[in-house]
Amino acid sequence: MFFSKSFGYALRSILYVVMVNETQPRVQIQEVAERLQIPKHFLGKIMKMLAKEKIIDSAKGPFGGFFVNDGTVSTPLLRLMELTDGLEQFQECSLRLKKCNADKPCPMHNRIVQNRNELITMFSSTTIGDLIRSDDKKFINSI
Amino acid sequence: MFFSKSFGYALRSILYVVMVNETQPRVQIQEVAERLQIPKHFLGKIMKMLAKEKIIDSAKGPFGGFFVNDGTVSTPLLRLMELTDGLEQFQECSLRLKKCNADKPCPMHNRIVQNRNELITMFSSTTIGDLIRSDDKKFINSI
DNA sequence: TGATAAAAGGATGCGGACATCTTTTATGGT
DNA sequence: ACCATAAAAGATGTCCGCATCCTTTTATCA
Repeated sequence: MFFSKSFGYALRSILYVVMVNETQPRVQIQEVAERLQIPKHFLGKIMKMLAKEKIIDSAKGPFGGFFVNDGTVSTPLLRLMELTDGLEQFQECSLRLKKCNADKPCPMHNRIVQNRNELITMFSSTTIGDLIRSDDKKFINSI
Repeated sequence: MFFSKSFGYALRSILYVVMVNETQPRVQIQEVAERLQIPKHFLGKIMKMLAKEKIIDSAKGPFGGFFVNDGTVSTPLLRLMELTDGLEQFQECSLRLKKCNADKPCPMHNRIVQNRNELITMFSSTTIGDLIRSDDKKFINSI
């Protein structure tokens, strides 16, 4: 439930790059894919997108790879979600009724909206950096 | 976000059958599909499944159709979710990590688990009947 | 300047959710 | 017995998330 594989892959690969960059200037797709058990070519697409969107930086050629930039650790999870899954899912009616809204709620609306808002708040206020600080350094074994 | 189309179709069609059954002994797929704007043949599969699982009853032939049974209104939403989407989604790690659990949580685990449990509680404790009582009788315009 | 390394980009394939259409089976009315 | 009706069942089709593979571009170094 909840998030696409792309979101999970994106989040975990960013976390990995941030961690490894503390001791190593570049990280290559190959390494990330092997370490995190993510299909290499698919991960390539995702990390390329993350670089294009300036969540991380990249360099081609020998000794190239991916690395953090000034904004990486302060990226909110909601921004990641926007890039991988889109934010519409947070807005639209859980029964996908076009007409459902706070004034004319469907039977599920008021049972869902609070829970959903809590999730949005968490995604807005939590950053990549928060996730890393949240855990000890054996952390890398859990991504 | 969150629920399959099948879940929405199933829930709405059950609500419709319960409502209409107050004044009419049988409801046909054709009517449900038109009224709720659901693809007819796809709805047929879903309602057939609901009948097989005894959430509602059905009768073939002239004057046949679908109708409520003794258990219909007391069906918890979680049971519906189980039938349409499965319950695994509520259990598995939001990053889909096999090893993630309360003892060795991934960075997202503790940020998700409470929110998710609230959702499970709501789905367990809310029944079809609750959804109908929750609204006034213009309700049918919102499904 | 040529060889090599690594990301960027494009083409293709697969499986499952969603959707459509046709055939079969059961049932009540004549 | 026969016919009309409506659900059950099955065959087929579409689209998208996910995945794989191949080619191109860019950078580094000898």
